[in-house]
Amino acid sequence: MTDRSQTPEVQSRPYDFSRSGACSSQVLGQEGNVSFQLPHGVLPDPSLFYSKAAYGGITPGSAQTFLPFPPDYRGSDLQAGDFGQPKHWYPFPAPEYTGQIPGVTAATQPTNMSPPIAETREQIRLPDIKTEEDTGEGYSTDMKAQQYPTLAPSTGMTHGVFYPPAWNPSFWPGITHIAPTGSNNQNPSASSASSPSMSPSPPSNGIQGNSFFSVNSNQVPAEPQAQNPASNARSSGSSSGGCSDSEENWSSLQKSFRLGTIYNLFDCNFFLAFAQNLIFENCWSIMFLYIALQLSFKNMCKLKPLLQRWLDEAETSDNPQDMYKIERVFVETRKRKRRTSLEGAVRSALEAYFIKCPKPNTQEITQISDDLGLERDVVRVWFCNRRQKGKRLALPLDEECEGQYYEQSHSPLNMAPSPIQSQAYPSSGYTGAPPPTLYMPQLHRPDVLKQALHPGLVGHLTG
DNA sequence: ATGCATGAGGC
DNA sequence: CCTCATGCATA
Repeated sequence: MTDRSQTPEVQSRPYDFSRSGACSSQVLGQEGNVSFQLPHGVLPDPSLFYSKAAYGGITPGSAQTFLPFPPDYRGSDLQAGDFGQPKHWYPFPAPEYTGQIPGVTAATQPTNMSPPIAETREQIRLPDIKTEEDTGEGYSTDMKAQQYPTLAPSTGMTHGVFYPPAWNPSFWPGITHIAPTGSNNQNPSASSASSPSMSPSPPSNGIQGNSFFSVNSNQVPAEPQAQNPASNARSSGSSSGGCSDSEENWSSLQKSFRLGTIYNLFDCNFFLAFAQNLIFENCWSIMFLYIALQLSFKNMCKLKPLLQRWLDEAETSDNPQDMYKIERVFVETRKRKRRTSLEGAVRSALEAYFIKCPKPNTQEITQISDDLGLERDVVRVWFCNRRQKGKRLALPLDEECEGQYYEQSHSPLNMAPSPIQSQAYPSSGYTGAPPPTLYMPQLHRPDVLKQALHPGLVGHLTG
């Protein structure tokens, strides 16, 4: 699941925006370096989201390259509470919290703001970021100071209006009424001349409930402007075709609210699936996106039922204070990845692999994971734990046997026992059945490994 | 109790 | 990427 080498800890170091991959959101400007901080365990005043005075801006940050779902992902397959069984895990990177302004330069505006699409497994897994700590405390503990990128006024927020490769309403059934238009309006040239249908009306101060954005569930961006430079120009208020009210509002929105945060979010492809249409929905949606900034994809998955409930409640409420309901979401959030329960057959297969190769390399782990249909990290962790278990079991015997190590394998492909290297486990401490889960692996012998591995793996390894 | 997940520290 | 210690969900 997680690759520690790529998972800076939230608690120990700031999020390194610079490590993010190619990022379309580097058009973000530099202004507005006002940090946006959250006290531990305290949700921000909702007004901060909507009051320019209170919300001085968002610091720039680079975007990240993410693919939330595998190419064959089907939202309907992912049900609440169904995150445990072996399935590939596509982490969504939660922002780690930075105490400094990311060194992101204002780049030229790309003409195509399409989100980067991870095409390989490795790409998908690259942004493996945790928002978790293992203290047993709630998420609120993790809500440290966080800075947000700034969206330069010259860059239209429409940059963020991406059209997702796939919309899976079933993943968020409660927001299915916000049907994406991108799926049925993929042709920028076919876009209407009208401005985005949303007509934001930034409040002069503080909360105005859901009135910040015009609440109209059926209103969605009319075109994939992110891929249409012309519409970008228009939406930035520099259109030569005049400036309609909505355009003015649009421009005002851009200038008044540094939605670089959201913009940045859009580089997290996970949200492409729904955020583009949610974003102008209402303040709840904004809050929702804010939450997303705090969470990893996997946590989002875990949180889905809770967030869904929160959204449902929020939709029916006119009280901005209900935003604090999100607090409960954090409180109720479990922090750990749901434990993977390996089936007996899979476990046996892993054992067989382990017997022959207790320390598979990266390539072998990948192959094993493919063969068994497990996450690579699940396999990796399994081997780590298995080795740990072996040593743990060997330790008491070790004391008795004074280093008499003998190889002992219970693999059907086993070869005759033989004295082995120092990494072996003692066998003289026990002699009979049942066979202990204590193996004396022959380490790193290609010929032995090949015997145990799946033919495909053998070919892979020998090829 | 077992075993998967996580984090620290190291190479 | 590893080991090691430990957390913690689950059978």
